[in-house]
Amino acid sequence: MLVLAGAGSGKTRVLTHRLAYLIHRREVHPNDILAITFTNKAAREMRERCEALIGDSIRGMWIGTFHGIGLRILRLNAERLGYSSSFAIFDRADQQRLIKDILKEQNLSEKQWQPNAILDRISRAKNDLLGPADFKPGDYFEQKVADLYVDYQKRLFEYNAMDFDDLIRLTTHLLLAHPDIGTHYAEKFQHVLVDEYQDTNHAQYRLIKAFSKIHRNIFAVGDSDQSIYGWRGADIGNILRFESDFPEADIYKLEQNYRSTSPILEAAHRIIRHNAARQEKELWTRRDGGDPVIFYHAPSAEMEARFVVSYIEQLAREENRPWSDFAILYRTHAQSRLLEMTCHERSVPFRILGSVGFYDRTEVRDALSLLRVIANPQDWVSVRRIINRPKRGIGPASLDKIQQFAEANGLNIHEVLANPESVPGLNKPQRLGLARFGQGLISVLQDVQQRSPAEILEAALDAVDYWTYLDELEPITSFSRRDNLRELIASAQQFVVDVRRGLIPGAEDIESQGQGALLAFLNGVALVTDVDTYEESENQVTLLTLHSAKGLEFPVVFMVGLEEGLFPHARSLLESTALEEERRLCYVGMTRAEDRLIMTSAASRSYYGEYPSPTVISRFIDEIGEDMLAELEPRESESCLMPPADHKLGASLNRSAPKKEKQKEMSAPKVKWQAGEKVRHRVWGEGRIVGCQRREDDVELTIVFDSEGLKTVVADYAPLEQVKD
DNA sequence: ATGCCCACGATTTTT
DNA sequence: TCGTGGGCAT
Repeated sequence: MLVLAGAGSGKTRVLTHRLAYLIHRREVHPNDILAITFTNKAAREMRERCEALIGDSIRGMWIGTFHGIGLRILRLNAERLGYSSSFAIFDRADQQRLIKDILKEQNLSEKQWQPNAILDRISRAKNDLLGPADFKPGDYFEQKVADLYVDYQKRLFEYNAMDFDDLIRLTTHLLLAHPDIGTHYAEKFQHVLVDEYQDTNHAQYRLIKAFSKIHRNIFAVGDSDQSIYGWRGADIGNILRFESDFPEADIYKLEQNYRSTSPILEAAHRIIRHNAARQEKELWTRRDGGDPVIFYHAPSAEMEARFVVSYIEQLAREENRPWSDFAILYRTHAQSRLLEMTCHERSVPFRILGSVGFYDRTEVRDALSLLRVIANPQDWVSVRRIINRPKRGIGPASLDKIQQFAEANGLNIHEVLANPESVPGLNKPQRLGLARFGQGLISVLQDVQQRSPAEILEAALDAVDYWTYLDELEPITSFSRRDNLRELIASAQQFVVDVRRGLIPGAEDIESQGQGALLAFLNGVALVTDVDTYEESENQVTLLTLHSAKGLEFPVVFMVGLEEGLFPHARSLLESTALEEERRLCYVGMTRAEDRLIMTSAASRSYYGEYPSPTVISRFIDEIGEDMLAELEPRESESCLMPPADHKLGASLNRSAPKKEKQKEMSAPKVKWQAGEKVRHRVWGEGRIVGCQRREDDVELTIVFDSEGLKTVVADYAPLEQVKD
């Protein structure tokens, strides 16, 4: 069954009621039901709401993210793939470390072979279920990637580690290549429910098929208009093809929206209908007669931020709204800085979702590396990270010696540390340093089985003198790092409590101490994100990217930076599929709003501390159309302050502000070229100016060429001519 | 091995 | 603007 569930149409409700129905009415055992979501938050919410319906009877049900479910199955069957069940999970930072080490060994420069580009390509291959042996390189770049992929995967295996994509890919492989295991799970799972089906990639699609091979009960819920993870390998085709994929399936559409007022829905629909690849549906609501969608074009990015924050203050005051009613959505994290500063100035309480996450902080990563070395002695990425903190005189050269010695003799780090003097070629300070580290760690290892994750963490930090290391830092840094480490310890304590209460899916059978508990804790940490920890209850304005806003809703939503090149993002301008994804992103953002939606742009904005340059208002604003937008005029004296108070019916608003003329005013007349103009370059052909940057004595133009993509040229020298638009 | 300075380049979104 | 990698002195 496929349920095409429009934004705000109650898909979580459908899913939870279906689960409750299966267990309660159809008497399916919860153990035999698999429900897959994309975020832990969604999984938690589904579990809670289902519990509210049928109480304890959901115990044992498989609810989790793709990665979480994959992990759980892989832990149980790791040996069948040649891994040990204590394998580590490598996040992007670990992956980068690993690929950089490989590049270094092969004397390849990171400039020429950018680690992120390589990892992206490997990730795409994995999402297509292509292993190192199956990967067929197309161009020169991919030939190198193919080589690196082989080494990268070999190294992961040696380190007993998997990256995020492996959690899906290897699970699928496990089920397909080992018929006994595949049949076991396919027999077991009588019902497979999938949330956000439009965001599945090929590997996930195959995994779902493998799970449901025998009972053939797939219940997929999704919305092709909300597919925003194409860049991460999600294949919108999965949902578009559902009918032909499963000819015996029933399809339902949910088109009533229970969230937003009708102006918001209509504006959103005007955007999304510009897309070609979609399953037609039109949302309707009983919430007629809401406030019009507001558009405000600020003179500058600073003014835009001030407008947003003062508008929030005004609405909070006039409509007696708590801060938590408001969300500010932006395309890129970089945009959060200005808004953050402005909130700060005005003492408006806020929180930023998803920037530098808790688990990305140096000290937290250090501490987790320590635990990972304890849990999985083959994880050399973690060994290399932690072994010299605090300084023990063991730099890169010594590290290589130690690791080479270990590899040559088939030893893991625990075994090396038991006998540190056996490592050849080290000088005295290095030998002493290694021995010191070894003594500390081994003392912790001895009673891992009798200790909880929190106790192990505390003991380990003590044993390797980590606190001393913090002492050497600036007092302020040192203080906040201690704070964070205490928080990490507290979260480890909380983890044990959660396990006991059965709140950690797949960890019901885990003890509260020892190696198993430690691994479970590390797993949990590896898969959580900032959005997962978001709590509605805190009374703060929420700042977040459009992507992380998916699945959330707010009474008042601000979408900022509606400018060509920013949103839609410059990298999407060349490809129509990418542009359509931007459009869906816009749709997702708009449909987060319950009562009020305010969209803004700035006439000038600076990137990376450069001089501000003029911008072009986003095409999305045009697509909504002036008749649907209440446009606020910036007022000279107080443009940074309040919008008109009586905007309710849009009566006092300039509803058809002459945008195009305004743009002309913005760029200084002495500049020959303007952003937005169509031009022809003698070599690169036709393109459109998207940025115009004044330097000391020249003008730099950023141009998207039809054939060449994004280029930057100096206006005085570039062979450019104007083209009629 | 370590620490400091300088130049450089990148900035989309994240389970 | 910021983080980082390379070069160089200690």
